[in-house]
Amino acid sequence: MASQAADMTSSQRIAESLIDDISAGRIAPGARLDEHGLAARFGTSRTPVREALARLAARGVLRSEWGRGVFVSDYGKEELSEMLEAMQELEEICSRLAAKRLTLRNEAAILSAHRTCEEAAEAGDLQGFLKANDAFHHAIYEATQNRFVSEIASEFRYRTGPYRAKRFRTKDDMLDSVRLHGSLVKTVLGRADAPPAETLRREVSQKYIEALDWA
Amino acid sequence: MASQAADMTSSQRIAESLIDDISAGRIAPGARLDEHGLAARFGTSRTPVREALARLAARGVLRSEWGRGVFVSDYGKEELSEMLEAMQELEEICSRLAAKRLTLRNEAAILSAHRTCEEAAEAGDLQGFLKANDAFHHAIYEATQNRFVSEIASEFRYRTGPYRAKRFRTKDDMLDSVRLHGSLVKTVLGRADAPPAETLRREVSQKYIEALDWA
DNA sequence: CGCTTCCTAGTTGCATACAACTTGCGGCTG
DNA sequence: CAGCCGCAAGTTGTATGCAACTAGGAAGCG
Repeated sequence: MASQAADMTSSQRIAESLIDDISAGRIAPGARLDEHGLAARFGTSRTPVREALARLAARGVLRSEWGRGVFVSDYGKEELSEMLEAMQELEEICSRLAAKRLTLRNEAAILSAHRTCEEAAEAGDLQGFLKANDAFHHAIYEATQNRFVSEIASEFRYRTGPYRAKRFRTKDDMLDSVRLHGSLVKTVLGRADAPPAETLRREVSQKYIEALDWA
Repeated sequence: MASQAADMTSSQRIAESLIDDISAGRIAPGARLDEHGLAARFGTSRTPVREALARLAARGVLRSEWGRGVFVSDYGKEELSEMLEAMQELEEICSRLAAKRLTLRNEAAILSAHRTCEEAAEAGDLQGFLKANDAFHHAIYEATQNRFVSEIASEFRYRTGPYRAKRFRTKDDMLDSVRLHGSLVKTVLGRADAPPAETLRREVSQKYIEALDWA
């Protein structure tokens, strides 16, 4: 996910690494990020760490309280509900635009990711599934041929990451998701001009609302 | 626009000030931001300046090139077109959600901003118009009752700011915008459940596409 | 015994100093 | 005279040190 180019600045490396850890749920929402510890962990001084934290805070992934430190953004049930709504709207835009402008390359990428997702789900491989799941959605985002829409949707995916990560526990959860992906694929690849995500929206909504229970 | 609370950290003050200047067009797209100069201007050292720049770069307002400095994001015709599309989609979402959940308080805020906008336009007061224009749209964003949707739309407003700022030159431009606002107000305040922004989309689209000529 | 107050440890926020990189120009060479 | 090499100035990126603020707890007082 994070392309670790060699000529990257330290703060960028740190930011990428942190956002990976956070969106994958390895750092829990609400956790405090210690600058000293991070500096030690990445083998740098506090300065690039602080820049990385500032970056992530600006993107909404972290929330900084003056003199107390920075914390991984944690959301209550209400906020999660709003996030969900926003994400639904974004996904609907993406699927609509993708259906309109899909290229063969996009189609291949989507199908490939879908298949990988399916295999990982059937194998019960959670890590592989999450990775493929992200790849699948990003493939759809890219198919919009609109870098800003894609960017926004990706951003939101990062922010909702820690909560989605908890959602997939059993094999059935993953298979459910794959089924959803299936209908999404059919809609997008069908290149339908009519509002496609109507049914999808309800399904997704229902699933995610249920997933809010643990919040 | 930028609430200059006294207990703000320096980097936050700097970031706010910069984003104000940029979105208002006082700092042109493509311009390079010199850390020394900014530090001198704000009476601080380079450290908080760098943090502020990192924040804005993460939000997409600035673009930093390694070893060369940070620049105000400038977009070509193609990118502007994509940005426009994204903004249309966002505005449509906002107007739909706002129409669904509008409170009396929101309604008052929207109408008030609309009136201020109208007055400024008729008086030919460009600065006042831009300010009221922002207030108007933000009032609609807030009416969505969804802080994330509102946040995203606001972010995009900042990023498109420098380009919109150039768009309003004559009194007629402002009056056109006010007319558009009028139809938007009617739609939103009508609390229509049906997709409201269909006509609006075409109008806005047309206007903005024309505005892309100078790019 | 409970509340207030002060102190101390530990954190963040900022300033300064240094290192690494980019770039433009001047001189050298073919 | 054209092209390349190297150097120097100026920039960004990083490290370190200091100041300001926030907890948390212990001591003192009512």
